[in-house]
Amino acid sequence: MSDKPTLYAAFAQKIDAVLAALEAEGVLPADTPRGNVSVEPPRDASHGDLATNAAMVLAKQAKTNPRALAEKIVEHLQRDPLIVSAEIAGPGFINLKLAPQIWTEEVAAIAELGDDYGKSAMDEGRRVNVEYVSANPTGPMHMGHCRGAVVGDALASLLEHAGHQVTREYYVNDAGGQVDTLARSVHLRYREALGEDIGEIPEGFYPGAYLVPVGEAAAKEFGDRFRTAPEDEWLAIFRAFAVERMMDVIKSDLALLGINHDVFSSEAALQAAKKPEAAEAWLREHDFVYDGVLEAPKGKAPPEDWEPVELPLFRSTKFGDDQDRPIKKSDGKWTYFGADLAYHMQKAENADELIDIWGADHAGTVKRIKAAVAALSEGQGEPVPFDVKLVQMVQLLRDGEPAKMSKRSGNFVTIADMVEEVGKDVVRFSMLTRKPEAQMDFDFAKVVEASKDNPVFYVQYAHARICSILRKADAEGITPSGEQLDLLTEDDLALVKQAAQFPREVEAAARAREPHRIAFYLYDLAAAFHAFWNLGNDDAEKRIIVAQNARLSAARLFLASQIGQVIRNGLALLGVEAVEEL
RNA sequence: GCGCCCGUAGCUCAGUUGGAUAGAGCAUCAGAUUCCUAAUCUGGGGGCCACAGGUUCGAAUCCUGUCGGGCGCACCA
Repeated sequence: MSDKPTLYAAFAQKIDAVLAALEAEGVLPADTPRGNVSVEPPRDASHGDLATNAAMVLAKQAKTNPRALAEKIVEHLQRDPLIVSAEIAGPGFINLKLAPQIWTEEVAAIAELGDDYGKSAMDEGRRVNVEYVSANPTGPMHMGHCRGAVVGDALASLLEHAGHQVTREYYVNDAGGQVDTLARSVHLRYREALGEDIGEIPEGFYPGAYLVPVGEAAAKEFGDRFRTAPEDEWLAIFRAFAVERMMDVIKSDLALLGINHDVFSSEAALQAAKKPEAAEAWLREHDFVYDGVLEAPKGKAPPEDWEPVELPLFRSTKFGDDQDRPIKKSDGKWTYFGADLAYHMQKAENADELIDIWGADHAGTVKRIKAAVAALSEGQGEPVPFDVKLVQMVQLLRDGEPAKMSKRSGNFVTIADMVEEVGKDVVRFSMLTRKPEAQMDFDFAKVVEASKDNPVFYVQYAHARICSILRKADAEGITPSGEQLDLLTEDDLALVKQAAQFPREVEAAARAREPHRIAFYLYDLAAAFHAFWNLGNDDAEKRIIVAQNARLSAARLFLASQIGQVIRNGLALLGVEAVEEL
């Protein structure tokens, strides 16, 4: 972990200091707000290494025009020996070119920090709980779960890189009616395993073949004790048994994707500990919960069996929801929401911030849970920041035709199938090369076919090439060395500039909670490296290993090895392997 | 009807939170391997950033409206 600000942050501070000096000189009024001032690498590298909009943003307050103010700023900046040139361009941008020394120092910094290069102390020690996947424990993981799983996992890693202390959590919904269905389905398979002919799986049971081994395991565990017993004797036992087995399946599916949660929280355990009761009592006391009658559903025709019933309702309308929401059902059991708000309270006890990753099909419930967390956490001291990241649906296709993914039909593409077919790295990278809030199509056949063209290989190839050149150098007895980095040329340093953006990208991506930015950054870095590599095809002087020039070769090998380090760090963040050969 | 998300090249998508001439990949056309891995590189063609207003030095990005697509609108989970 580096305590040093990133290179870009360091220059932002310099510019801030210049603005402070201008205030002292009276060019700018005292206490001019500088929030809009940005210091960034320009889009077009030909504009220089850094650009700032300071003059344009502050001109009005300085009662002058942008270019005139820019001249004053430039005057100060030119005194800095690390700034080779400061030029005014366009409407008042100030473009800076930095001394080569800045970049060679950055190469050394990568070498020194190694695997920690790119990590930031931005949010040092802040505890954040990221809840993701949380698929119902009624079957194996399928592709519908995949996107949220990968995005959540990469986000967790990203926040770790930004200094957060991250808890990766999975909420096990083991208390609802679906689990009864699961238990009955397993009981059926259990009877089958004991030799009974169960025929077609009837309506209302999960038909998937993945329950066959669970039934067999149950037969082994219980013998024929529950074969003809009435349901109330075995239901609870089979629930627990089935959920445990399903969670084992889910955990091993997740492991195939390289995902390992720290905490699995059980809804049943939460209810057994009376957490929802405690939350309800507090909410009633503060008038967030009252007994009332729900309005009939609007818009579409109300369900035929609709009848008004008095239920305990949470006042989510106070927080912008359309309707107050029941926390208990008429049979006295907790609704999903009722238990979920207690669950979020439990999470908030050990975290400074909560993030949930949900599928877009749950978008309608975001307002109520946010409302509940706001009400509860505010009442109990510090309000805990809470964000729900919605991951849009993946439209599953088979050869262009929409494929159903329901567990009921038992016909779905599982994550295990997918990983076996194309590998973990392709699956993860595919999910991370688009922003999560846009829908995506996922055609199993197409992805399998196109997996060779997946951008993940492009990035891995760059890394493999670097490993290859280092092996070759080793065989020739040339050792990479950072002793004479001043030998590096303009082309070499251009590559460094690209690599030097990694820490900045990590911080920006973490701030925006957008892990996909790292995937795109790595692609760009790989592209820069491939282009750099090919320079050597036209001009032997531009190769990494230059014949008859051991010292330049040593410096370039050192550089290449640090580029490899950055690619490795980025891929590690995304949970993708950095292979040494392709 | 209401809420949330999306609309950028023929296709799949980026776009540094409001910056300079809107970028990649695929596809297409033309080139580069006696030479560190050609799973690579260089160049060409291809755009009303869905549409219309507004905000300001400056808009693909922010606001309003319209159109189009997706998801949701139980005491389910």
